[in-house]
Amino acid sequence: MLGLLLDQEEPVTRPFLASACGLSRPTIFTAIQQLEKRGLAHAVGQQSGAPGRSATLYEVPEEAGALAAVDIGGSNVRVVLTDLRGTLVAEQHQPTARPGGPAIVGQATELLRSTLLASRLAAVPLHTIAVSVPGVLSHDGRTVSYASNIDQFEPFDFHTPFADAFHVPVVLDNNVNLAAMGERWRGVARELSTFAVVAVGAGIGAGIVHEGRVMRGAHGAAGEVAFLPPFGKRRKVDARAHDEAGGLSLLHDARSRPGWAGEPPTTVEDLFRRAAAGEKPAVALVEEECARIASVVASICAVIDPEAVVLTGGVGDNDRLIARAAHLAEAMIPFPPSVIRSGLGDRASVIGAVYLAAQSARLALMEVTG
Amino acid sequence: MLGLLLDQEEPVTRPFLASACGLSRPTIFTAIQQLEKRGLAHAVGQQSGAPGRSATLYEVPEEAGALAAVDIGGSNVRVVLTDLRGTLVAEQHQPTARPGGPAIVGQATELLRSTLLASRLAAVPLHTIAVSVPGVLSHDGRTVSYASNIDQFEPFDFHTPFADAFHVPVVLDNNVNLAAMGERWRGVARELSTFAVVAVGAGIGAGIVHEGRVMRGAHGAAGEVAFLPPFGKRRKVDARAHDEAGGLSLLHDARSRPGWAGEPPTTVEDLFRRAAAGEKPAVALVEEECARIASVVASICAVIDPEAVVLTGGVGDNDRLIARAAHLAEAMIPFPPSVIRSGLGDRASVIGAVYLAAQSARLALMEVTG
DNA sequence: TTCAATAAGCAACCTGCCTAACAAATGGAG
DNA sequence: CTCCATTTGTTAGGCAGGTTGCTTATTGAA
Repeated sequence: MLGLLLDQEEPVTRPFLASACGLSRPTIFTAIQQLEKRGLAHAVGQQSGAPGRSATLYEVPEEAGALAAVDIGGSNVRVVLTDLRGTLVAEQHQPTARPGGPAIVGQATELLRSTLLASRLAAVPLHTIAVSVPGVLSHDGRTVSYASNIDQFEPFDFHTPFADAFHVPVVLDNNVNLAAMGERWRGVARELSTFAVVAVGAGIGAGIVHEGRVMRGAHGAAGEVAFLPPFGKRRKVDARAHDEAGGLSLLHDARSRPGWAGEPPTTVEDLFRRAAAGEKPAVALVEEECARIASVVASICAVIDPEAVVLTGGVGDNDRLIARAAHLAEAMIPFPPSVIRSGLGDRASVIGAVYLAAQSARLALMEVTG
Repeated sequence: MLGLLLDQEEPVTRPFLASACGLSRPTIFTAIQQLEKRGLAHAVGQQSGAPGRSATLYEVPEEAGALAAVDIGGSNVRVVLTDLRGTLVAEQHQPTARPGGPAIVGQATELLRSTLLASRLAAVPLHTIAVSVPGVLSHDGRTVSYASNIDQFEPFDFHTPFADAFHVPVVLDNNVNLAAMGERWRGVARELSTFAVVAVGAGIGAGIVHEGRVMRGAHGAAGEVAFLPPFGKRRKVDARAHDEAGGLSLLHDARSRPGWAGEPPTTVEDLFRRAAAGEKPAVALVEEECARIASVVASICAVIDPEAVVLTGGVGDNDRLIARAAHLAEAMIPFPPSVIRSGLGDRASVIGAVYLAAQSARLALMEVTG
């Protein structure tokens, strides 16, 4: 019941809740009483218009609690604050500090603290912090390995610093997984239960959702599509593991090719611009990248047959690339996969972290209330 | 509670059931009363040995009901009869009749009827028939498409004939999916929650289980690994769709190669025998097949990172091939996938069908009892 | 033979939900 | 403006499914 109330963007009436969760009005009556007593529900007006007595509207008050989401990405650290329902209250981001985990976590806790203090949630109890991390999570959900794109090459505990700084429950997940959950919650995957988010940025990785649940895999390596056979030989999960189909190797390849009009491109934006302008090496390079991405998409489709594949990331966000990769993938798979562009862009992971925080806080609240 | 009782291979006591399902003894007491009244439980003795009063042992009596499982495969039609707990009572198989769905379904219903009549379950109510079918199931779970390896090229309703012949609930599923569930229930995947079964027979296909649930995919095409990019160009899902890495194309390739000592092999067994004997073209062909299978395994690992990949089927069952493919796959993926041989062999699909029948019957019984 | 330990069966009670009934608002028909 | 159909808010009582606590019946071992 509380769960349903937390899901509502607008205030709702008791009769609505009754029919929505299949309970009788008296049951909802007492449930709302309990929630009001705990400060988790709040009458905010009357609904009129229809014949009959007008119903009281209820919502979860902002003072009931705050949620924090932190995304530690390769290029930006993002913080989002919301109320318990996940409604955005404040958002901040900064370029990621270097090098390594300790510096970045310091930056992130600072940014979170300042955002919190400057917001109207400063005095409200913070229920949960969800952190989106760039690497593979250990089994206890605290330590992150292979976070090479923030220059953290050893396993690093991202949990303790946040827990120590704020003394609230902290939950972590991988940022591709969270991007997938973000797209499902507030993005283009809203109606989907089985889909993949393929992020092509510095490297390439996928977050896979099956029947609403993130696939993690036996080694936490589900979605590590950088290891698909078409990309060739054995590789260790190391600093350069993800690069073959990612932006870094794309630019590296660019430098080693002849025929540029002037300097080779140094950013993917530049590369795409020059490809659009028809510059030969750029066109060829982009076409090869499209083929690689199409191959990843086709492989995912052949194995799990998702309802859609969402492309995102610094490279994957490009509309022409998406269209071309989708076209090439269609030629490989008899049932045409639906390839779509991210709806949340580089905010997908924070939004997913908000969702994770909301889920986690909800579970904690459920232990007390219905 | 009933579910738990059905899962037990040996008779169990009420205190055991109480602690196993987290209920109090009085609750179990009344539940067992209900079940006894309906003929679904049965005292079969006393448990002694420990100090204290000896507990009564209960089990589901054989007369409570029968389950039937039918596997319609490319080479054999198999029938298994069990009691409600899934304990095997009778098993029969025959080479598959040709051509096409109607003939085979006639054969299967006949075989089921004769097996039933000859068994000691003849007078017991049949609760459910589960049918393992060689093709893609339609959304309503009745019609099967792409059943090319039984020479049924049009969609064909496998449900109605069984329902009409026996007047009991009939449930269908794809035979690779059921092989996966069979391996999980009674085979080598007993401890696993996320794994893939790769069947290499005439063609190649995979059944994928994620957290205990079969992945089906948006088009029912999850596990259609014949479409993985390394196998090349676009192909329609048609009569020859699955062949490139399967036994049929293997033998086809054999005929088109030079260097055989005498006739080229006409069966995969012969091919493997001659490869083991060191005959050059056979060795080369088997090595190529191992590489293809390794590539499939590696692709599955890169996308879903299963706890294990189970190999089965006329080609996939070969121990040397499994060892070699596992070795090649390990060279492609940084976290070594566990590649194992099927524990149930060509019976996996029927066993999986028994499991499906048991699940389905259980659901129906649950509607009546706890 | 006695006793500690355990199972079996019974009674009373608790919780979460329901239905039934009634009181309180409300918009619209007259 | 009044009345009424309609819908919400609230209370009371009941039922189902579980609980705990007690008594009685068996059992193995001291």
